[in-house]
Amino acid sequence: MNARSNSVEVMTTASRRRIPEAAVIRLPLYLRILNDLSADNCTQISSDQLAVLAGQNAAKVRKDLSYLGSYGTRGVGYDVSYLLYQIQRELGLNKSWPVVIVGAGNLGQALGNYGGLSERGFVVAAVVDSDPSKVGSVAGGVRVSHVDDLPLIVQSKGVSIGIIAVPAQYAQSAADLLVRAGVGSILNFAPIILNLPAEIHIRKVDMALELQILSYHEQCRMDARGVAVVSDPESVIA
Amino acid sequence: MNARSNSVEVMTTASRRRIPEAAVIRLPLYLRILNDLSADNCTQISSDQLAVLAGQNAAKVRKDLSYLGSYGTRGVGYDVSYLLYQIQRELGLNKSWPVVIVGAGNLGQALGNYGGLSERGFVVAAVVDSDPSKVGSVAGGVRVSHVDDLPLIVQSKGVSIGIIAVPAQYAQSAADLLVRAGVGSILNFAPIILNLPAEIHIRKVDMALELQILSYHEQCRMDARGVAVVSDPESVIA
DNA sequence: TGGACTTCGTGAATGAATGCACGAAGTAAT
DNA sequence: ATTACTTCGTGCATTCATTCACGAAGTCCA
Repeated sequence: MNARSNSVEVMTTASRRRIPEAAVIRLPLYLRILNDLSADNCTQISSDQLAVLAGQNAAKVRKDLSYLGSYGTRGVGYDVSYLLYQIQRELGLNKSWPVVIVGAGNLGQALGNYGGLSERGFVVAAVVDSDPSKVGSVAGGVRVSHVDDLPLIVQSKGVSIGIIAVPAQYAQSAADLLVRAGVGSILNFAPIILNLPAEIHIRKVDMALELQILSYHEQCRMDARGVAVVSDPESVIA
Repeated sequence: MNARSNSVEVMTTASRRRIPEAAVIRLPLYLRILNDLSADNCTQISSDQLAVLAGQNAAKVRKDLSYLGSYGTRGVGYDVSYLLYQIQRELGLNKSWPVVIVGAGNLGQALGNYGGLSERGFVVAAVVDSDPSKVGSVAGGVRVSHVDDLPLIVQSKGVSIGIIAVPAQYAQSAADLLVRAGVGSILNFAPIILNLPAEIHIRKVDMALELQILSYHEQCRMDARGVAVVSDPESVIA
């Protein structure tokens, strides 16, 4: 208890240390696992067990968690709900983040209706589209607004995260609109690289790209099985 | 031309060198950009230009491409269509990969209907579901089959990539079924860590997770703006 | 109380990825 | 042909990430 209070003290007085990006990416993963554990009334967990559940190495788990502070108890492990709280706090998930979805097509609607969002600290503040015929319909429990209202919505609701769910050819202008409206982070579902100011944080989701990565590995597997291929037409001709 | 033939010769005779995973992940990105360029009748591109389009550093682009062989021309750049061909070949995309989608719910149907798949070298061999009431309906131009037929489908159509689009609680058993049926790679949309043999390649897509990563960065931004927070309840009490 | 045991936290070693900087190899134009 | 210029390919240094390995700090039980 003493040690714990001490390190908390350090955390709040000293400015927040920067966490390596690789670790940041794993924190939501731990969070989800801890949530599940908590739902199962599990109160304690060791770095070893957590590592298994997360598909990681125990030392890595401990190091990742140590960036948050010293919240474990030697000889025992981590208190699930306390750790849960600390990770949530570090990720900024002790509040609910309003997000705005640009694009009310199939994808935009599916995202809006996805229940997992609200469970994980996000709320769809608005869905916007440029097509007037879509404005007024309902997606994700939210009436679709016109894209022209984006600045107003972002300002009034304090939105800082935007989700792009429009076809590739409109994605860049959607992104520009979001940035101009004042959004600081973007999650991009369109298969295109967005050109944005460096201070904007951006993550992308692209299924085709993921499949192509898998395709490479399957290809390697086939090559390894000795399926010799002469795959270059020029070398055949030559 | 001489040098080129030479390196191709080396490529096909020597066994394929292993490409670092970080580079593999970027190759599909270059591929997409080159495809767009090709559609715009652009025939040549320098590593510099490609780097800008991909949001990367030019040296990194050159190094990534060098893993495929020496396909550039000094003083000129890369031939778009030749490079396109080589990346496709390396990723195993000169053939079309049959994939099977497990889960015919909202997500499964959306994925099945997603046009980008066929354009990028994949074809939906089947959509399966365990719910008999869904069997027989059509998703993604494919009639939904019962999950019991999975082994048969995988074997007969030579499927090696499976996509999991079922709710989290069924994802592990869906994965087990896929593996038992003979699939070698899995793309997982369920928000859960799958426990699978090491030889199975797996990638995951999880929107909530991505948003939480962004949330962290927004949180940092707010902290940096000097919003001092006492966020630990115990330290307040103490 | 003390000794055996567990598990964290972290310094140090290893390994992977990135970016620089420069030689090599080409073009273009005089 | 020679010179000026462009751009690739890659060795090397650096930075970032992972893993090891061990001391510190706790529990548990006789």
